[in-house]
Amino acid sequence: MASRRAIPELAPRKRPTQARAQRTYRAIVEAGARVLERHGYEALTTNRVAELAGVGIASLYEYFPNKHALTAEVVRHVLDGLLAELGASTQLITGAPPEDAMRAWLGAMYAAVAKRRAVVRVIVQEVPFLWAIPAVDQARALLLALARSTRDLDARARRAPPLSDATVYLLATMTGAAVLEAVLRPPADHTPDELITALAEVILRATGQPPAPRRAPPRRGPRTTGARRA
Amino acid sequence: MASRRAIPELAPRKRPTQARAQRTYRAIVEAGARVLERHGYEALTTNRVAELAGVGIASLYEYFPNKHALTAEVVRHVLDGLLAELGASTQLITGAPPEDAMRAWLGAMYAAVAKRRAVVRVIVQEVPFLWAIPAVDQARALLLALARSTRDLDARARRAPPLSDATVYLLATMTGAAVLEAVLRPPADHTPDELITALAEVILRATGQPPAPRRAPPRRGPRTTGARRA
DNA sequence: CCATAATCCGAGCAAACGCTCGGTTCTACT
DNA sequence: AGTAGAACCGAGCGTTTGCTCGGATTATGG
Repeated sequence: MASRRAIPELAPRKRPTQARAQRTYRAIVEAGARVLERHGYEALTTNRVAELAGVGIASLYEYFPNKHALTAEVVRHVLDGLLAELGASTQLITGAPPEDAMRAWLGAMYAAVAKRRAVVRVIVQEVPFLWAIPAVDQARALLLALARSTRDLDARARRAPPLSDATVYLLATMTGAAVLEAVLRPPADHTPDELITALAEVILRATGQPPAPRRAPPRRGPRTTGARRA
Repeated sequence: MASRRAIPELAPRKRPTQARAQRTYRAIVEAGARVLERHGYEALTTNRVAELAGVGIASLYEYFPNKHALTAEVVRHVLDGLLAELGASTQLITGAPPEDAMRAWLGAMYAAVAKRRAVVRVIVQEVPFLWAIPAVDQARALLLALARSTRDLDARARRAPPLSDATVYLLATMTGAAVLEAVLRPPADHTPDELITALAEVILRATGQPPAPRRAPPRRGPRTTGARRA
């Protein structure tokens, strides 16, 4: 029982109070995100981030005790933006018929992730201690809670027995993974819209919804994504 | 358009021909896997791997042009073991009734990944250039092809129209993700068996199978996993 | 048996890394 | 205006990294 992996300190050292300091702080975090997005986690060195942010290296260490804390804050920042956008989209679809709502929600999720494609890719595939960052767990818990409450509302509306917690957990997890996969490694032979439609269908069928006889021909689909191949 | 991320050289420098050299080669790759498993990607330094393998650092560079190529080979090695085990399990379930077959297959998948939990975790979450490794793409393609052929067989047997390619792609992707998730971040409030059962149910329902009225009480479930919490 | 090639080796180089030090500059408040 | 403390700064330290060099050792096959 010799060497286990050490858990790094992830909390910021101190919060900026003056306006000038807040600008510095933001500049550092945003520079971090840019480096992550453009050059990957291995290139995320403290010197490089400070230089890109236009601040001295020592200023960076005023606010972050070490590189890991900086990384954690960058991740939190990106995640915040993503959840905010997702939350705004959620407002717009409450009350729609379930089938359209599902497609719209998935489309919003896809769009939000796609807009941050590069940085999200690096975060989920390269940051070694991603699951030790509190914000990540919180985001997961939030989405799971949302899924559960949707399940409850839906079950009550349809007067059907609700799905088990395990099933909801699975569906939420799988949906997130599918969207991530579709964005990060888009399969050559399916368009995003096709994938989202298929995904909505799978989820609805898995939750016991009627298989929904093919809907009317697309009168120009709701633009959820940019076009792929021409 | 200045600095893009360089694609590292991933192929081994040369293959060992003599028996002694083959032992050295294996020792290096296995030591790499051990370091990855026990200490993560950041600790995977060439000097450390060579030392653990019991060979000189220069011997390592006889066979691998750089650190990335070594990593790629380690990943290939682990993946090989996993696929081999999975292939063996597949033999055992051909011909079983579809519901049992699905559960058995998922159980086998879970068990194979769970056995390599630590190293798999590091590989999927930390190796920065994972998707540039040919073996990874090959493994994905293989599993997808398997899913497609199963779909075809099943559709013919049930005289039902086959699922679309997009749907099969989604189901295969999501299933893989769900198993990985269940192993790497096991939710506190669901046992693995519970998850596998729920997963099988979701897949069967999504593929249009009858919802299967609750089966007989478990006469001792096929042991697919170790027990969780006492 | 001997020449040729294959294999093995570790000291150490150049570069890059995370982070500290000792101090200057700016801001808030009396 | 004066001062305490918040904010900022870059040279450079100690360490670690990936990798090379020049040569020693071992196997092959004629």
